[in-house]
Amino acid sequence: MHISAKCSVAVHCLIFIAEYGESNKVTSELLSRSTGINPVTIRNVLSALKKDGIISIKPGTGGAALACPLEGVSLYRICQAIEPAFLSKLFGVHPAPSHLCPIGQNIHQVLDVSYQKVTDEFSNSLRSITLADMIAEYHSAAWRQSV
Amino acid sequence: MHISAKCSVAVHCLIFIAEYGESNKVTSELLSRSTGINPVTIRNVLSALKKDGIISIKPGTGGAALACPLEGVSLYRICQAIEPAFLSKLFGVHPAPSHLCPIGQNIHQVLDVSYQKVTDEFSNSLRSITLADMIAEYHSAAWRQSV
DNA sequence: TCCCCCTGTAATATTTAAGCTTACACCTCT
DNA sequence: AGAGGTGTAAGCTTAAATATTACAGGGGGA
Repeated sequence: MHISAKCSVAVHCLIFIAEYGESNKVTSELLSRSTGINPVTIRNVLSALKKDGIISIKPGTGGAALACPLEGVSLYRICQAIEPAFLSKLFGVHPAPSHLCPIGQNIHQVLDVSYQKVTDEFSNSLRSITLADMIAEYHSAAWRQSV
Repeated sequence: MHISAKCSVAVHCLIFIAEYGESNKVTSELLSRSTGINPVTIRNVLSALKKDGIISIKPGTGGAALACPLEGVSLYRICQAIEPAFLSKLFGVHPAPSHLCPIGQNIHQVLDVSYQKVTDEFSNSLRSITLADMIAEYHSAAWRQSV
């Protein structure tokens, strides 16, 4: 499995909004051009972020703004907002092992225990990275690029 | 994304081989019935495990056996054997951000830093779980089931 | 020795999920 | 009232995963 590219797009949009949201009206059309992703998908992403309270969108006239301190927005929260079931999709499991075989009867149980441990640690990793960190990294990347 | 169900199938097969491999000839056909996965996919999985030295397969006549102590086979090693690039597929990234936009120019760099940190920790989690652990869990699940 | 059972692997089809496109109702400010 | 946004549904396209079919080749028992 892999975690949908929409999460990367969401991060892109959030950095964009953080950088330009105050001075410009950030619309889905604009973000579409910056990300290379079509505007409907952008709207779906923004809509999910809005439902989670990460951003607000001005009704009618349009334009997105952060609704939350940067430190409060972790990668975990972003992934969760975009794709609520992302953790349970991390590991694929074969759906129909034989119920006649002792191993087939118990394999899901066995995998659940191991995968649960891994996904717990994974979600902690995601929680430890915030939008504030990523924006700091963006500034340092942009600076390195400029010299 | 998500990690292919073939890894779960590989674990299933390995437990099967560990439990029954000494007393029976474990063929792809048998594993196919136990897992509910078609025999060609099973053969591809076993073939990958063999290339990694986790199991051996008797040429000609068939039958798989472990070729490695249980503690030496981590989830990480299994995933790696089945799907060498699994870590780099963990997070999807939008492929064509605008090179005209400062954020588009740097977003891949920014995401790489964060995602690298998370995937490193993720792979450590996978390394910490071995086939020995999972077989122990299988025995306790099978025992709970039987009482 | 010959035949049967098994593996290895290629080619093709099927299925499923992700993302794209089009379309349109609705909101708000001018 | 109209211009410019958002919200969201329906159907299409594409890409990835898995299944199916097919067949060459190895080894051991009859």
